[in-house]
Amino acid sequence: MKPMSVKAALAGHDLVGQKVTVQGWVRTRRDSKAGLSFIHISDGSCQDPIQVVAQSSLSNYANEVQKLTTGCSVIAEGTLVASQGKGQSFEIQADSVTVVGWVEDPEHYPVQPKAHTMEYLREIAHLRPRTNTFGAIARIRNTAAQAIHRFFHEQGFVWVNTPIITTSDAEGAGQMFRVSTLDLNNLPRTDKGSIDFSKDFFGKESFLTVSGQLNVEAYCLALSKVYTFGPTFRAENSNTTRHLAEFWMIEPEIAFANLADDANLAEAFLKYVFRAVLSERADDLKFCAERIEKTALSRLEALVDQPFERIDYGEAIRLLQSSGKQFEYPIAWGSDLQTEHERYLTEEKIGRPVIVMNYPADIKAFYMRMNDDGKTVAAMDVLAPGIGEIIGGSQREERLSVLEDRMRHHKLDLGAYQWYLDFRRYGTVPHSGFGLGFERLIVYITGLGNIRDAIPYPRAPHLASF
RNA sequence: UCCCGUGUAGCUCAGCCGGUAGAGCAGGUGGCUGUUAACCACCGGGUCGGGGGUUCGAGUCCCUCCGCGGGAGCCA
Repeated sequence: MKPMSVKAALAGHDLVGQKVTVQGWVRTRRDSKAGLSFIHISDGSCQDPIQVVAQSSLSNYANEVQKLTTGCSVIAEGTLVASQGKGQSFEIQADSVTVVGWVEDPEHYPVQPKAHTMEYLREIAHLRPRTNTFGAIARIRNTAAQAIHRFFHEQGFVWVNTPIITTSDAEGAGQMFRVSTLDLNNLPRTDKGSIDFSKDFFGKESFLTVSGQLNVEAYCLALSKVYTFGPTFRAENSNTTRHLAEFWMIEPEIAFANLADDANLAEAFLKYVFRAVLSERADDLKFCAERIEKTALSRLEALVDQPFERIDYGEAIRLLQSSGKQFEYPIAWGSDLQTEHERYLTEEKIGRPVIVMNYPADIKAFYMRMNDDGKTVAAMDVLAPGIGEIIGGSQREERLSVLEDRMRHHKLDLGAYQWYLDFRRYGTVPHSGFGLGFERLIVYITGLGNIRDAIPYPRAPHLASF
């Protein structure tokens, strides 16, 4: 008989009375006083396991079924029936339970049917997807990723795969991982004694990308609406709940668009993804609300229906100064917003996502468009309650001479950026975009306390196991 | 990188003012008329993160290293 998913079996009112086959892994086994066993089987297709009722009349009842422990893989065949017990609507009255794989040494099987700490599960990243928590996270992550592609596709965006390896330490967005095939024990040297990178694989220094933005701008200024969605690397020694050394980033870029267009896109984008997760993964969000963070579900529901607040950076400063709050870091025009400031604005003062716009030029990147006041740039951050900055974006400087001045001011080597400046020489247009850390989005949706649980195999300083 | 905390059974933890270790869960055995993190009884299970020091004696106090967590900086 053709096996079906647990999800299909649990959903199938039409299947009652029919023979079904499910295959998966044992979550728990309980033996009843009546001489029968209840086996909860999960196959990852949904949050709930299905209950298989195994009678003692099964030929392998005593020598196999009663020895099943958490983690064993089984195939169960039987009749789908309305459950006689409470707690589930349907269950399978088993004709047979076939053990596919045993758990050796069950006492030491790392995933036990009990509440584990997230810290412990992080140490067994290869087994944690078997828990209901990481099953839920994996399904939510997939749903969010699919929704992101769907949102852009429906709006006519083109997904552009920007390079992982780059030879410009361009973006200046942080420390980069070096990519090299040189023999570290026998480095080639130039006459002056420095390392001779002309002997390296690419003939020059190369690194893992910290952002696809500069590359994707080229495609924006030809295809109008584009985005990246791929892995990104930062070699910073950040030990926080919000940083990874390897993460996935989404960077849309739109032509003929200013900062307001950018902010509108960011808001529509977030709401689309949240709605998709709400409708497609209601079971997992409910689980998140029960077991991870109480407001996981209600927060998303409230968010999709209310407009994001938009305020100017200057206004944000005034709000902070008049808050009456004692901040650890003093607030003044020209300083960047600290975590405590962001949290006050979005959590206390406004109580919902807020888009802060037009930051002082001195604290923002060289490619952001200079405003007419000559002091601020057309940059925006989307701040969300509970996590802080979730999106950072800007209108790009499209005027060649202004951009060159900004680059000189940032002491960048203009020679290395000629290809980037070409966009401003040949048919330049105003354009805008933003960057979103995918794992931060997952953290926000699920209510997770640590970004290392939002990606299957986290990479961070001193952490690259599995 | 800085600050704070933490490391005891397979897992989660308790262990007072220093006197060589306990519980729950998990596992094993037996019992129990459909269970929902089942229940009851019994059993096995520990170089108390590593090293050094103080002391008659260290899981406990001190130093140090390592791991982990939280916060900060930086950012997505």
